[in-house]
Amino acid sequence: MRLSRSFVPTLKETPAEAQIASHRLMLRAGLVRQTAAGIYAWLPAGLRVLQNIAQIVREEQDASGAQEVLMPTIQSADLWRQSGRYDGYGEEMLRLKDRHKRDLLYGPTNEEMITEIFASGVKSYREFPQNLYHIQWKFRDEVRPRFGVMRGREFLMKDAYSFDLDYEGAVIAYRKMMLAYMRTFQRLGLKAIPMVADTGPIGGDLSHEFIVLAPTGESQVYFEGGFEAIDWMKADFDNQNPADLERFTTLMTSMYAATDEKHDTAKWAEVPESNRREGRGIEVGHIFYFGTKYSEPMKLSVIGPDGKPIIPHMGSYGIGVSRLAGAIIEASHDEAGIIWPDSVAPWKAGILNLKVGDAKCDAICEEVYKALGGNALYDDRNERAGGKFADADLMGHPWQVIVGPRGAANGMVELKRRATGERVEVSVADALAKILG
RNA sequence: CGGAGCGUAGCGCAGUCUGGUAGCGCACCAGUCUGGGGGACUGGGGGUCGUGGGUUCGAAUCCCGCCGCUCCGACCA
Repeated sequence: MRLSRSFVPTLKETPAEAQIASHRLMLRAGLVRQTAAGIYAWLPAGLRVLQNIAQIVREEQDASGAQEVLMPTIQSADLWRQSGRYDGYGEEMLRLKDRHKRDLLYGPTNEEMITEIFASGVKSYREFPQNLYHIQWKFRDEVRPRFGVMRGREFLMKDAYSFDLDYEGAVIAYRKMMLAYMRTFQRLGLKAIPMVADTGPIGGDLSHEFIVLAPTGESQVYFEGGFEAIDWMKADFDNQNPADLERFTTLMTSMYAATDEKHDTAKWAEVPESNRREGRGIEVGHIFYFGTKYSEPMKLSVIGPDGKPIIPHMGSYGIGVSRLAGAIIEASHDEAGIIWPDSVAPWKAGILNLKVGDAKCDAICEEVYKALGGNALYDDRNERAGGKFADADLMGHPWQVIVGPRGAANGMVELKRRATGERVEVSVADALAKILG
């Protein structure tokens, strides 16, 4: 995109309502605008980020064998009355009435709905296991929304729901999803640690929160260094192989990890000192097994091989997609602005034309822009160099192609890596190779 | 939901206490000089001071109601 013709309204000053770094930077970099308390509009740059995050989540869900669907945001109250949650959910649920005075709600989650949909279509025990997910907007009427998109009322979430014939099957589904999460967060450029969460009435250890490490995180976390050492994209775990999943789980559960509420100082003391890590964390995902909590009341059952009905065991698996946009910034920014990981950046590169109107600068910028296409945001505004540098740093492009009259005269550009600040003078071809490679 | 605060130009703010022709910085528009980390100068445009009522000769300012937003606490992807 050409910045001169783009709606990317950057701000030099911070709006008064933004308190934390990610909120400030999202407003300043022109990613989002608040339209009501805890409700945000996503502008072109922000939408690209959101879509990049969602796409990575989608790819890893698909790779784990889950199938994408799309359920509505509006649900009927009757559905929730069947599970008994309509009255229990409380003020967090946004309740609506249609013109016929029928009770509706804006979905805060989709267990009831997916269970009913699955029940209406599944015919045989032979169709199991299955896992269905969608990436959809949710609404929870938080008493006190804050931290920008990190804790909005409306938020984009990936939620997956697994269906298995028995507990053993559900455990495999759970482990698959945990592995998918480790890969997902790594691809998003994050260090994420699974931590045992509240076990609930059905028990077991089948509930984990995924905490992303960020200096400004809400809670204190303690974990072993081993979590950081693993490259999940290379790690040899086949998600279709139960033995691999077992090995994976053993590895995960062998290492200590806890948030401050659950911190066990005795167990912590057993961790070798050199291996202890502490930090701040933001919850970005939650997975849990809940057995037949919904399948039973929603009347999901299939006939088993022995002719007897089976009530499937379920689990659900959430990732806060819109929250991640904020969390990534919390984990990756500096005084000047955002430092996007390559995988989620709205544009891989910013092209900075330091002297618009200079024939050589213009020609080189056009050449680079043509080669990078949609991967680049071309700052072709007739602005001063300083403003372009500041905006590029603020917007956080992983690469900056800086084209000024000095280098352009010799056909050279400067290539700056946002994350390290490193700048090198290179030919156009070399710059393109670096960015696209 | 308890406690606190704020609402004045696109953004950041002053003016409110003590009523008297609505201001500053940045941004924006035009022009000149500039031109590698938010430059200088000149000239402009932009406000029913959140909203409704009341007091007053006169209200951004005082009084009452309402709405919105933010912060702290209890709660959450």
